[in-house]
Amino acid sequence: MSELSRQLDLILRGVVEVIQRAELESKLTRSLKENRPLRVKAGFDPTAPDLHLGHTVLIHKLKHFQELGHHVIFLIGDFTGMIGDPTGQSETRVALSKEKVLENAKTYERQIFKILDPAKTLVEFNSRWMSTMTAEGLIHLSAHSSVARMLERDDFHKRYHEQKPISIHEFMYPLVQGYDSVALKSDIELGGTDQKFNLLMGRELQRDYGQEPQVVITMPLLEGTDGVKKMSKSQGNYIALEDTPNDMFGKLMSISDVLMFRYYELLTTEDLAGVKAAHPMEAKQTLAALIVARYHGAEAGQQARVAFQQKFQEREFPSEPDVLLTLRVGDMIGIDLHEDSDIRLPDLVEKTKLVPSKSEARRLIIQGGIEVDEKKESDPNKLITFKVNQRRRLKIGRRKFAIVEFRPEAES
RNA sequence: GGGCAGGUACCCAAGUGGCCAAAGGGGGCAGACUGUAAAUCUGUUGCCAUCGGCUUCCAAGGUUCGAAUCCUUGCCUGCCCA
Repeated sequence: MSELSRQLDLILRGVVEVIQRAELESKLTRSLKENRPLRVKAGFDPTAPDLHLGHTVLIHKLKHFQELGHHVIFLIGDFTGMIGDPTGQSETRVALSKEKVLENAKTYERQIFKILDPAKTLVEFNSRWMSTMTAEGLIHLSAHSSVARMLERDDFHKRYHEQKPISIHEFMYPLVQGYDSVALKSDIELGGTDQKFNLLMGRELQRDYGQEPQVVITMPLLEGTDGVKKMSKSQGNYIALEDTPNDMFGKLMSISDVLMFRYYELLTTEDLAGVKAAHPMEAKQTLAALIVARYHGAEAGQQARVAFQQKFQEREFPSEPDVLLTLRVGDMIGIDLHEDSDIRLPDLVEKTKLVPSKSEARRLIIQGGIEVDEKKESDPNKLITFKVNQRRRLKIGRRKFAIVEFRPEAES
C-alpha cells in the first residue's frame, strides 16, 4: 500500500463528506513529495470550559492527522465566542473577559491533551488577528459575502421563514470563522456537519484573498444523551470529559440501546458486530467503562462500574452520599435535649437542598419517592424523630442520597 | 418614519371579562415494570399550607365588584411599505 493510500485510509475513516476529494489527494501528494506537513485546523468555542464527548469525534480526527505527521491547529474562538454562534437563537451570550477566556483555554488544553500530543499541537486564538482588525477591515471582510448567500444557510433560512429574529452580528460569525482560515493559511479544516456552511466560507474567503482553498472535512454530529438532539452544552444533554467517573458512567448508562451503538461507532474502535452480539446491558457497561477509563484512567473505569452496580442495580446506599446535613436545635420541633426531637418530613427533605421547594418535597413524599433508613415514608405530615447525635439515611427519589444527623451542640 | 401581527409557566402552544394556578404537547420528576438511570404504562409538574391561602400570563399605569383577557404608555420580536 502506498503512503498516499495509507494516509487517505485513516483520514477518511468515519468522515461524512470531503470537499473536494481530489484536492485532498493532490495536497497530500504534494505534502509527501515536498516533505511539508499540511496545516489542519479545527475551531472550538470557549464559551464554557467543558469539552464533551461530542467534541471528541473531531479531536480524534485531528489525532489521526497528527499521527500522520501533519500540523494540527487547535483554534480557540475567543473572539467568535463573543459574537455567539447563531445556533439556538434564544439567549444572547455574555461577552467573556480576557481572563475568563484564558482560564477556559487552559481547561481546554488539559482536556484535549488526553487525546492529542501537546508537543505537536499548535493552540491558537482568533482574537490574535481579529481584535486588531479595524472597523474598516471588518467592513471590507463583510463585503466578501452577501445577504442572499447568508440566507442559504439552513438555520438562517429556517429562522427567516419562521419569522424568528436574526441579528446582523450573527452574519459575522461565518465570515470571521472563514477569515481564520485565511489568517492561518490552513490546508484542511475539520468540523461537524452543521459547520459545513462556515467551513465553506473559509474556502471562498481564501480564494478571494488569493490563497489555495482549504479542503473541508465534515464529521458526524454525536447525538446527546437524549438520543435526538446533538450533544451540546446548551441542551444539557452532554457528557463532559471532566465529569466525575461516576457521573460519566451513569450518563452513559442512561442512553438508549440504539444510541449505544452509535457511540460505539464514533467513540471507540471496538468491533461493531461483536458489540451487537453481546448482551445490551453488558455492552453498555463495557462502553461506559471504556470511556471513563480513557479520561480518568483504567482503575477509575472499573470503580465506576462497581459503584454503578451497587447504587442502581442493587439499589444500595452509596458510600458517598450527595449531601451530609446536620440538624441543629432550631430546625427541630418538640425539643428535648435529653430525649428525642422531631422534624416534619417535608421540612427535612427540603433542608437537604436536593429538592427545589417544599411543595416539591411534599409531592415526592406523596408519590412514594422518599425513604428514611430504607423505609418508604409516604405521609407528608409524618414527624421524623431524631435522638441526640443520631444519624439517619435519607433516599430522595431514585438517585439522591443524604445522611442527616442531629447535633444539638454546635461543634468546632 | 408609516401600517399590520405578536409577547402566556422550563420550552412549544390554547385561552379574548368571572367556571383560570391557566387546556394540549414536549421536557423534567416520581411510581410500577425491566437487563440499565433503555423502552413501556401510570401519576405529577408556581409557592406556602390540614380545609385553605398567596404570588403569576412582557413592564408600568388605568377601567371594572372582578382582568391573562378591555384601555393607555413603554419595551421586545416578526412581516409589509418607505
